[in-house]
Amino acid sequence: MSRDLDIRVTIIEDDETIREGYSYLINNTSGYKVISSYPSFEDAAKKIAHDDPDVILLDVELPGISGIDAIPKLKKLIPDVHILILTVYEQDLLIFRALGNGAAGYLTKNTPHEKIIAAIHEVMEGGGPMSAHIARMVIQSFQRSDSSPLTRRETEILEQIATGKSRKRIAEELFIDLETVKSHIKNIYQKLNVHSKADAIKTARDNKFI
Amino acid sequence: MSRDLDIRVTIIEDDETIREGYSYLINNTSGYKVISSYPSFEDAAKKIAHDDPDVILLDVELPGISGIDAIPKLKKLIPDVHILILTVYEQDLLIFRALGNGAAGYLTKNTPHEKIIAAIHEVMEGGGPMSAHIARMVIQSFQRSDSSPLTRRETEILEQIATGKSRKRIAEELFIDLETVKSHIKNIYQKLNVHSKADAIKTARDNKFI
DNA sequence: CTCCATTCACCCTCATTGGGTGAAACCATT
DNA sequence: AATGGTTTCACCCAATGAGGGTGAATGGAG
Repeated sequence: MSRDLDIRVTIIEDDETIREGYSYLINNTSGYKVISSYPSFEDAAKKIAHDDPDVILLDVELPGISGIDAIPKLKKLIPDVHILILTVYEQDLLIFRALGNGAAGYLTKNTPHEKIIAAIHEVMEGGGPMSAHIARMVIQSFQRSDSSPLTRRETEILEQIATGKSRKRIAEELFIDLETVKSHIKNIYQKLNVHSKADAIKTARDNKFI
Repeated sequence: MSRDLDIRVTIIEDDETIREGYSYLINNTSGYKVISSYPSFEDAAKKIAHDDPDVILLDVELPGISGIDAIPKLKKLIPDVHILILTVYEQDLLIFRALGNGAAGYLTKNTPHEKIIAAIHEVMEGGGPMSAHIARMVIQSFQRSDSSPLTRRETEILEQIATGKSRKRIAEELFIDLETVKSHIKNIYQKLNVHSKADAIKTARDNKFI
């Protein structure tokens, strides 16, 4: 099989044992080739554009610049590269920052070897591989609380407020009087125990009422 | 193997052929059992609470109440049920509405049979099974545009505005003068070609600048 | 050394916000 | 038929905020 058609992989991971483990795995899978590996972003930065990988396996806990912060820099160096996060961490914040920064997938390190290969393949095909638990967290981030103290109308109005619209504009768009909107807002503030737009939006978002 | 330990599956799907195809597949897999199937939510509504399934395979294009709108109603009838959407549609809006309404996973109908079984298993284990392409769309929904006309500071300030904070409060929290915030906002409005908070937030969100 | 980003200043007018209090109309459920 | 919650609207008040015009100094990256 021609080496030229292999999927080109670069690994950025500070643990040498893990790095070599993945390299061994990938190089022994036909169709995949590790073209370079680095222990930090700083080490990778100089040469990785020349390596021109298709996929980067990226650790989040790196010495120096973190993997998360490295994502946009790597994308700038190699715009079309697919970045797969490979980490032990399953914290919401880390996951969402990684995905927000441009990662195409997020795997935990207990992922079986065959799934890592499958993920590299999947990412090349336009997929978004995630470990099962990560995927559930991502899905849950779209879901609302099922125990909001707000009524349907109150929720609707708070959503509109969260888009920055004035009460007057909300009234017009919902075909109700400005006084009615004010009345709903007073009730919303009371239920959420806040005294301002900003606090109402924050409380509602934190609790997934909107 | 005891039937009592089987994963109990209900199918809601209007196409009888597909319904029977899935039933056959699932019933012939040990550990899984189809306990009921219905052609619409209305038909399911009366009996499904008594069926008490672990997982519901749900079509989105149903006669009467759509699958999407059926999700919260089904969750209300059987709070702990896991709902797996099974559909031909891959439109963003449908996907995000389904997940927002409480679906635990989203598969397209070209999903191979063994993956459907795997998804049912995964959802029971707290995972969030998605077809590859769906997963990528979900991940992309977290990502920002890489070609925003806004500077870092402008983006930061527009984000703060989108939380409902006043200019004064933003100034205080960023340790800058109110005049500076106003100045940034003027520039933001000019760049986005808008004349209000609400329009700035909408434009920025639509274009993924924030 | 020149952009661009970031910062601040002073001018102006009109709109918006938060809060108090009360009440009619409509709904669904008992 | 009566109750309770939701949604609707009314009128009061003081204080704050928003949007726009114009100009300008500082500071860092290319």
